[in-house]
Amino acid sequence: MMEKLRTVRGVHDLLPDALHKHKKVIKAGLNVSSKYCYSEIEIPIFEFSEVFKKPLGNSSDIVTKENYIFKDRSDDELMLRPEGTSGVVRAFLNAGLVQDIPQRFSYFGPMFRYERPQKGRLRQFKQFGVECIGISNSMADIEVISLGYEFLNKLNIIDKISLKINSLGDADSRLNYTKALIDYLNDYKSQLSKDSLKRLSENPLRILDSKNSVDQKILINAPNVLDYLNERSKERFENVCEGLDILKIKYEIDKSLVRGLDYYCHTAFEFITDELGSQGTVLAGGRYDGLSKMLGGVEVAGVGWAAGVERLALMVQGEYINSPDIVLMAQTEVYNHLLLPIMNKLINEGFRVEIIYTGNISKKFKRANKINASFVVLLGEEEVAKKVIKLRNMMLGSEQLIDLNQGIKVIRKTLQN
RNA sequence: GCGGGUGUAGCUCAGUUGGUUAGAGCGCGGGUUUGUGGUACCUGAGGUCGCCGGUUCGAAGCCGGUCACUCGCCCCA
Repeated sequence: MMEKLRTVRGVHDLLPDALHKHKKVIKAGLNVSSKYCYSEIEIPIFEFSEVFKKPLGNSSDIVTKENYIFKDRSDDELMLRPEGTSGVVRAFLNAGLVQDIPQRFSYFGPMFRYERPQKGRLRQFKQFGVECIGISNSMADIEVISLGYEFLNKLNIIDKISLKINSLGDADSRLNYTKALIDYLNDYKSQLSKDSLKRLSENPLRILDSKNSVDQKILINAPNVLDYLNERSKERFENVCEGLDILKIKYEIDKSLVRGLDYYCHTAFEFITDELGSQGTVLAGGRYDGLSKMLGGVEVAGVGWAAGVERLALMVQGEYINSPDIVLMAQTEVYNHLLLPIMNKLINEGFRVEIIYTGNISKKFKRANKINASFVVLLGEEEVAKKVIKLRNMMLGSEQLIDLNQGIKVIRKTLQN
């Protein structure tokens, strides 16, 4: 392979087969979310970097080391979007929709993160997501999780996926808990992993999902987030769980589930599979009531999630088939141009048509067979003279000389069965 | 960002202890039976053996570096 002719690391071409699966995932998402009355929106692929920096938190990996930040010709600092929520909320604020809540949005498109590529982890990847903005009631959390569940269900993969859920509580609860956690962990400072030690001062909650075995041992007796929820937060979380029970959606409360991004509060959840190696999270989200304010807007409640399109596509079955209903061929090249008006007529009748221009008759039939054509229309000396076509049914191997209009009827009738 | 594995034609792989013009199957192109296909036959194209450098009379095979993919960590979707 020519070394210079390649895509950049972690960025892949999508050939028909893979693209087909991606579309299948996105279609299912749009389909289900539109039934929940979520409206599709599209927002820019890049924004002023502040749009992401503020809400995601300056200590988050996404902002510190995984960003694609660059300056354009007018010296504005821009960032390729690493996720969708911040942009959606920004768009919501810009459009003045605070005056018209609730708003329910769905979106999909490429996101960018400078990470080390792996299976199911790319530098340019697609997310499909939904956001329910303007409802602080816990019902919205349930609605959104239910939507995610139905989405995965439509993709026929829900039985390979489990749901984990947790609550971080409101700002008060979060603060109290963080204090307690720091107090506890301070006694183990000498044993904590390097990463965790760093987080102790920057973002203590993130220590909870450390996979370091020593950290995990220390964490066994650490204070539990759920014990530090104040009445309001606790009741809220119970409501969410109850709602899931009523929907018969199975879940597991995971006290170590902490979303990595600063803007989350209250409900956090993840749909996880063990089929994708270490990239098991397939759909994740939570509540982000503080986000709007971080962006400089008024306080607006919100919940949502995002799903990894290529991760889901890896789990989805189905090959891409695009075989023609009818293949057109001429006995010799001189008749090739006579095939074009026939093609136009046939595609206007709604058929999928391909013309085979080269090769001898035998080769042409081989090709027609290979691409799985249902019918062949053959034009030769005799047909042209008699102003008919030869129509061959490739499934049966039968053929007849027939007027084109009559032939169309035959084809239609056959394909309907 | 850290650690392990892999890298030969479009695909799946072979390539003996380093030795002349690097192979197979499948796939692809053209053709054979003078208007017909899942079979057959002939024939062709396609590889600077990921890339760069080193050792050697000589390297696809050894050494170093680099890139990409992959697995685990990290992070997340």
